[in-house]
Amino acid sequence: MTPQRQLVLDAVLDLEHATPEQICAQVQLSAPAVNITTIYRTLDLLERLGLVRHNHLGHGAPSYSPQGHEHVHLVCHWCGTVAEVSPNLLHELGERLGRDAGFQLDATHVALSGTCADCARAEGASSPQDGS
Amino acid sequence: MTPQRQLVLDAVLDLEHATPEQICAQVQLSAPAVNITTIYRTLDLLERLGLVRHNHLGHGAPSYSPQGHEHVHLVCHWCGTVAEVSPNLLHELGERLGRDAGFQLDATHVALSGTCADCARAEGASSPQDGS
DNA sequence: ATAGCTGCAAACGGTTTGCCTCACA
DNA sequence: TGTGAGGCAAACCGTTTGCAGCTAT
Repeated sequence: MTPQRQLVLDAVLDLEHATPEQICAQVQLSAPAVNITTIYRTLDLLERLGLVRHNHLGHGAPSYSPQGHEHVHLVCHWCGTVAEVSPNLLHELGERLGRDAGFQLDATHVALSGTCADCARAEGASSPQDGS
Repeated sequence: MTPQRQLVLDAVLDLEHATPEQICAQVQLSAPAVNITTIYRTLDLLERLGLVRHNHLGHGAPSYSPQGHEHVHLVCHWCGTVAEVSPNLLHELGERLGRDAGFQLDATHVALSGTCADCARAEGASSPQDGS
């Protein structure tokens, strides 16, 4: 565990849900010379060690979070806002997919896409902000 | 509706679930000069017209399919295989998210991530093929 | 004349690669 | 003294942008 690695881990624990770029910025506050390459390599390592997890909130860069802080994300593809709900909302679905398709669902890894309450209200008016 | 646009639409209808690159290749079989830029612009147009839809099967490029051929995708983040299940498996979840969070789920837009039956069997042996 | 579609090339964001150097066991 | 961690620059993939030329009104 080198200083850089510790800094990356600290940043992930600290920020919760940060992209590699954001983590890099955070690390560079205390160690400006650290390169983004190192961030990527270290995140990969920490993930294999089971210390962090990443998930996809749609389009852009993935988001890294400490292992154990799991929730299901709901992203609105009109306004881009992200909501978090409990993974056990998907428990039943997981069971069902396991039974029917032999598929072990990882509910927290990818966000569910849809339309948030606000955008549903203003429905049809405009077009999505992000290509989703 | 220009010739290029017709060719792109034909390619989508033809291929079902193709990436922009694949669509480009298909179009170029009959019109080699067509540029990938035109593919992107046209797909965007066709999508706004409601003729095609795109969905995300994980990491890479999105996949375009004809409007109406909807299913929920299950991608295995070990071996990358994609299974398709009926959207009405998620119907109940959709209802629930609508009630609880005011969120209108678009179940077909993003694939669900997890482990397929084969990889679950060989579990823990190796590491994921794709970073998911 | 004018709108707008097309092609090309260049830029972009996010990520990975190769290589060379350094530190440390 | 050799293995591997880090930095840097360059390549990479997928996508978007700016611009100029063409075509069909």
